[in-house]
Amino acid sequence: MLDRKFIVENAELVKRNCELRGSKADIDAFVALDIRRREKQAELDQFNRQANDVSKSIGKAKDEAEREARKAEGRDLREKATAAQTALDEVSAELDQIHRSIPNMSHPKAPLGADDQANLEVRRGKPPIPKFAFKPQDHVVLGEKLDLIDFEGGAKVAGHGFYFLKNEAVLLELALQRYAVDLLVAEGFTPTITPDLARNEILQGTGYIPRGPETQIYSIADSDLSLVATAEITLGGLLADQILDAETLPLKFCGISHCYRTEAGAGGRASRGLYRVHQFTKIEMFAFTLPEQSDAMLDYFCELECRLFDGLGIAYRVVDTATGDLGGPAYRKFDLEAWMPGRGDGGEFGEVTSTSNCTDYQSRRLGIRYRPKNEKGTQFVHTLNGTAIAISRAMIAILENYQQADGSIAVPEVLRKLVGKDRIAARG
RNA sequence: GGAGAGGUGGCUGAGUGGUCGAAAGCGCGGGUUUGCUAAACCCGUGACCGGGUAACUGGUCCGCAGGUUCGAAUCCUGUCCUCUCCGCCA
Repeated sequence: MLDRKFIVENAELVKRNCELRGSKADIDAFVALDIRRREKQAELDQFNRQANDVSKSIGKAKDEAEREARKAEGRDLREKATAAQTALDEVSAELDQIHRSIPNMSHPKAPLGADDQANLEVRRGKPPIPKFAFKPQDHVVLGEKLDLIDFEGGAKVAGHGFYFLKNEAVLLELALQRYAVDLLVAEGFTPTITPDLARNEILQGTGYIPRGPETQIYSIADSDLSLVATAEITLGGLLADQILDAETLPLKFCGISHCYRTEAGAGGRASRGLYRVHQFTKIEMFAFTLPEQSDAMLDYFCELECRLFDGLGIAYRVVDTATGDLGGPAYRKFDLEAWMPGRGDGGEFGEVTSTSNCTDYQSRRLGIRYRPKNEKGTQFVHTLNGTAIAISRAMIAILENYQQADGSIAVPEVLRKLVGKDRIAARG
């Protein structure tokens, strides 16, 4: 959420930002409601003060008759206060509904545009796009031939969009986890394995909508829990309602979790195989920072993602996400898109990581603040999240980029020790 | 699943109807003392929503939601959460 005062005082700015983001939030209505809210608040305060004064005066009443008269007066004032409170609650609820729908402000350098067409390529990774002396297969074919991924089994057990990883694919997943966590621990991140479920309140705090027709979230029946779509949710929630010491910031966590997504409405093309699935494992980076640290932290997260994919030897490009494609909480977002030789016709880039600076948008709702040094009061921290490795998509990139003419798949250098072998042999 | 205990400020923790936004300690900020640091001592120090240029000032908040009362951290009901013990279980 944006700061209420900021919205009111910068209504035009916020309105323009909503347009850039394709948000229909009604800022004019918000401003008008905020004035009403303040009026109702003043009214309520007035009644409460009068009622309190009456209560305090009762001890000094000189006889029973006066006591009773005062009591009646007090009762009357409390009733009025209750009515004012009800009116205030109604206005607040209306205000809150608009408030939630207002997206974060956008970084001045974020590309302007309505959708991903306007995303801007800002950099290429070190590894070159590989050339094949044969026609490269896509990971679905490779996974089946080498008995690495069982989509049929997944469908039988849990439905379309689920899968079994088998044989070396399992070792690959574990190796990728370890590879990412090793780097992050060396970089000072606190490693965690987070819950795969979270309270809906926490989902909402991080900007996810647990229920509703377009939700991406699986919710657990008869409870207020949902399966998490990313460890961003659990890591953001970890420090909810806390006031932190400024000196302890920035705090960097990495979280391993499974990620569950309903992918409601997601269409068939370009989402074959492991690309768009209902469950996958992800190593996520998360940081809580001082406001002045968050821009640099975003660059740092992006750089770490680049190092991970440079290390894997997979070609990629870095994309600066356009305003219309940012999603609610993000102030700025960089995606890494890895080269996937089996994708489309002759290979395509496909998104493998995403890192966002959410500034104070999440922390305001989650109540994560810090006490500035030499200043009164508290301020909201900034939160950032970034994918270190999303296993399923990294797996696609590895299988497709490292396939060999003889049908085997080479294991990327950095993973060989962790996998325990140099190549995944062709079968049959 | 069964039984019990508890949720109070940045933290620990007192408080069972008005004088309580709340003792005390810790932490934090300022000061005195002091080669430096530390210690000691003194003073200050909750959050949120308003009003005022400001000094200052009104209101709300003791898990949450209701109820009783002129008045609730305190009494009543419901609810959520946490902890301990027992059972079950990887």
